[in-house]
Amino acid sequence: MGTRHDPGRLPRGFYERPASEVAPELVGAVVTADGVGGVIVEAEAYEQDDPACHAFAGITDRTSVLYGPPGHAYVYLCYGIHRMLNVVCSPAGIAGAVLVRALEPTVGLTQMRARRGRERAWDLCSGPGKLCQALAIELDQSGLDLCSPTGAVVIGPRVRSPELEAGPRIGISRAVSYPWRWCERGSSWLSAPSG
DNA sequence: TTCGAGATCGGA
DNA sequence: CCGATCTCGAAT
Repeated sequence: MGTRHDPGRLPRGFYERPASEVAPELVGAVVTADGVGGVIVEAEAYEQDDPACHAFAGITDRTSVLYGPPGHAYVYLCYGIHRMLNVVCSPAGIAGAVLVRALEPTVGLTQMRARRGRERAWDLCSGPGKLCQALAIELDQSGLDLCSPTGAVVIGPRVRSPELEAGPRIGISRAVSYPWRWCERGSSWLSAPSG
């Protein structure tokens, strides 16, 4: 069941631009973790000189990966409970990342339902915490290379180039007006309606 | 259908 | 203290 995807073929330089530029291009790309995953339909950019970005306060143990090579994962714990998956973008030395906020689930739905404890497909990956639980993405995977086809978590190429819609980022209290949330227009898999 | 609180913990 | 969240129960 489900579509087969072809992981790990993005050129290495793909992410070596500011996160705010790369974020829209990640919508339509595939994320898989051990054969479970889907298509990114919602993503948000965070940059070094961005008050909402974890790197805004400077380098710490946790945020050092944001300054590292692009194409790697930044995973952190939110509200003491939820894990958040980011793709480090922007050249090494400059902090930047794209938060993966929602997937259209395409492969491994049975596994997702078991991990999430939910039946309805929309409940599986319609939020940054939900999708990490569905894909079993863990904190110790922060720093992981997402471009290696044999990695535990892999970003694959775009399987479609959807019409995009930008809007304000969700759940933050600073830099609220930056229109750095990108969604696939009309998708029914978003964490919240866009527009 | 909307609202509010609780869970839970590492970072600054 | 507070957060790039989610869930459940209560009120509307």
